[in-house]
Amino acid sequence: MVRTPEALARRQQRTERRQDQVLDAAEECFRVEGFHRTSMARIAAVADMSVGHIYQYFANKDALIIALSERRFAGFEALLMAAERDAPDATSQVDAWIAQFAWWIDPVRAPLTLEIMSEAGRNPKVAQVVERIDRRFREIMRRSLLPLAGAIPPGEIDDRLEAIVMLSHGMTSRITADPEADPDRLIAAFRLAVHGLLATA
Amino acid sequence: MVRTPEALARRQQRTERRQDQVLDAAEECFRVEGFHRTSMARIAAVADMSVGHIYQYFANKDALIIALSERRFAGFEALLMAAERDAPDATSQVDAWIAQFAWWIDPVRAPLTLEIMSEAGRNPKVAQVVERIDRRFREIMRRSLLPLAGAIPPGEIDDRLEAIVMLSHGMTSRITADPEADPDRLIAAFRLAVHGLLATA
DNA sequence: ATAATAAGAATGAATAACCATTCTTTTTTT
DNA sequence: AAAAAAAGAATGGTTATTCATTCTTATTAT
Repeated sequence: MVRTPEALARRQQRTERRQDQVLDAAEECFRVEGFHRTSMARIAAVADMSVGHIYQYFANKDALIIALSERRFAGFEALLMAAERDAPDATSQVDAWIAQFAWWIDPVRAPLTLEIMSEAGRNPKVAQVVERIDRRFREIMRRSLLPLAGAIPPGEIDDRLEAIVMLSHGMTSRITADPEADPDRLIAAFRLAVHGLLATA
Repeated sequence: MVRTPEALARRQQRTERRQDQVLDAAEECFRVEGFHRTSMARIAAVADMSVGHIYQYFANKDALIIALSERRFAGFEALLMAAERDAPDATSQVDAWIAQFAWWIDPVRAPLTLEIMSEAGRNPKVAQVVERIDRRFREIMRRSLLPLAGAIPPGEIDDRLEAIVMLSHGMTSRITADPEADPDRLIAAFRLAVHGLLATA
């Protein structure tokens, strides 16, 4: 049917809109119920479309999980790169970088992140997505964080970066499992630890 | 029926054996499949007993999840307290304490721990179990770790302990989600960060 | 000591709801 | 009118939980 380029573009746009509509609904459901207690029927209801129609845009439930994992980490990466780009001066750059993690540990977002991590333990495809963002995370840290740090013994660099990665994952866990946890206090503890890890030994 | 104390004791023992049998099977299943993809039928098969019989010892699947969460954290707590008790001298005590975390991040154990954390985000009963061990963890740190630390500004103590908690959760996440992660390297990073957090500012 | 009795332990089939996915039909767009 | 989009009923399983039943063990009566 499609002949004109405009029609094709319009069609593509609609497809993307529909995909986002499904992903938004799935995100909401997964956040509340987790991957494996959420039914396709529930997602369809929240997305306000029919069950079968979801399969027009995603091959199966697993594909939905993968796509959502990718979208989550893409958001995180974009944030870190934005922080890298427009920090006003070198001294406040580390704190600007740290402040970005408010997005990361948003109590509305964190449960799904943790669910992704847990799922990665048994779903190799999800593990691959996690592995990729992990690599990117380290790259960004090396490029934009290490130059701001004190003199670190070369043999310790990997361990210090690993500790920062651990801290960022730990925040997700804490904010999800402990409803009392205050995001600002977690960021404060994170800041303290990161500054320690970036200082000369 | 039961009158004699011996018979009663024997019965109790059998009950406990059976409960452990179920919990062991459930732990194995949950580890591989997660809470909500594991069926009671599967647990029964692994435990080598009938489906219906499980319900003699646990009210439902949820009770199984709770019991397992408790058992996991009880193991962790026992370990920390053992380390506290029989460390040879003060200087090596911190490292002895850190070394205990090898149990905690055992790749066979970590996935279930992470699953528990994730489940805590939506199951209030599990959240309560997590909250309790979290409190105990901090108590133990205050009692056995802080006396070994350098002079820490009083206002920073909470943040530093929080950072250690975050690190320990982060290790679980890392070891679960990243199949390449080396437990020894994670412990090394953990040690480096903890020593930094316990040193005088 | 042995048989009869009672009670707990264990089974596995029955139930009823729910699940992911596919297929057919209807509606909307071009 | 043709094609794509959307709907929702149909399919074939799987699920947690219950229940009627049988097997084992312990106590009592003989």
